[in-house]
Amino acid sequence: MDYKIKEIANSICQISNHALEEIENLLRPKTIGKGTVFIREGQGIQLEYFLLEGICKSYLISPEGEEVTISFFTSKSILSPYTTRVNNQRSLLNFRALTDVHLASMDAAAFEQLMIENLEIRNFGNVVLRKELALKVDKEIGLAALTAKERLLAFRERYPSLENQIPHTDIASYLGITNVSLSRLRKDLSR
Amino acid sequence: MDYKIKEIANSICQISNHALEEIENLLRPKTIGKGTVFIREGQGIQLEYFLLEGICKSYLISPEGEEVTISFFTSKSILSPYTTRVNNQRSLLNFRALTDVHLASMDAAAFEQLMIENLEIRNFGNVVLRKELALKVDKEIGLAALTAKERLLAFRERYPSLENQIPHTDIASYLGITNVSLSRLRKDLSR
DNA sequence: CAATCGCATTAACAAATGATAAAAAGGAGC
DNA sequence: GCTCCTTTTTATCATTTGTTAATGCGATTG
Repeated sequence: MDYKIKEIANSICQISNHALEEIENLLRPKTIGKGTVFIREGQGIQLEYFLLEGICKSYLISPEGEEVTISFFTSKSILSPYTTRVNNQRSLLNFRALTDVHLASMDAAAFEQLMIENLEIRNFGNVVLRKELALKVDKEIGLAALTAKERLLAFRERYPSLENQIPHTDIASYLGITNVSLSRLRKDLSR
Repeated sequence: MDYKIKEIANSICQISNHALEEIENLLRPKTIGKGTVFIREGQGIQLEYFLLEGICKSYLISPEGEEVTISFFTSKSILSPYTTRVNNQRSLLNFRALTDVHLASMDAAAFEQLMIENLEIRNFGNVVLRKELALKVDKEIGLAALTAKERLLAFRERYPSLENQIPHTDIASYLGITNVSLSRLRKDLSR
């Protein structure tokens, strides 16, 4: 199937071709247009996703009704499955395509069964989960202990070039500031 | 064994006495004095913990060398195992007892094996994990979208009475503000 | 009881961030 | 190229939060 799947999987951890094939057998490609919300909070879902091409964000609606960006996903990554499928298969988050997006989806229950049967795939799933948690802890400490300027610099390190590809409003809410403040910081850092 | 284990487990999800016994067979009680750090970042660990009595926090050291509180744990809860054991059994976080603490620990590998063998226990483990993630998402949106005052109010809802039992410095770093700001907010809210 | 230690509170000032509105800059479609 | 529409930047002012340092206060201890 798609060579990109192998690339994504190996960016997570080493995995044999055999195990990879088992995963690939479950995958179905899917294309989604820019701006589309393809997972909704509270929605019953039973799919896991590989992001082959494009950019997405996960987000929640704040008490004030604004979209708060939780994470960004760039080409060749995995759309954090456990965060997505928490609570009896109901998603905790919304996902929106920020560009045209090419996905490969698979049935979550079938993948879970694979994890039980196959030690290698179980390990793979666990590593995905652990990396996701590590990112969350990083973001948490960033929001709690760094200034907005430092958070912007950290964002640029982690997502080089994203700043020029997506609306700044989305980045600002990821950083926990307003888009006006983001604009100020950008100006400040450019001198 | 300890009736508290049953109480903790059932606060997570319904679980049969049989499955509970399998878990209890793995448990070993342990007492820890106030102030002790009993899990260290980067430390190799292979234990999961039930918190029977007392209060703990998980934390990280910020770039400036300060302790940043990530989570609080109060009596009768589970010390988020996956966050703890991420990265090949190395802990991502430090844990400190904020009062004298009574724990029950179990071997993580043995528990993982139980999860594979027993559907009920697997489900239990997954629910623990999902609840933990849901909390992280909640905290994330709080830090990104709420004011410090709103975060303090949310903290009070979630941890009633904790404000009078532990140092305010720990609470302030959990909220992402300084202890001076916390004191100001407390005064402001008391009028 | 006095001295001391650890926190919490206050105060005063500086810096960062938010809110609102207006201006400028880009992009999409015609 | 022009128009319309959205996004970004700028400007102004209000508010919040940080920093530093002093003060208060309770618990512990000698």
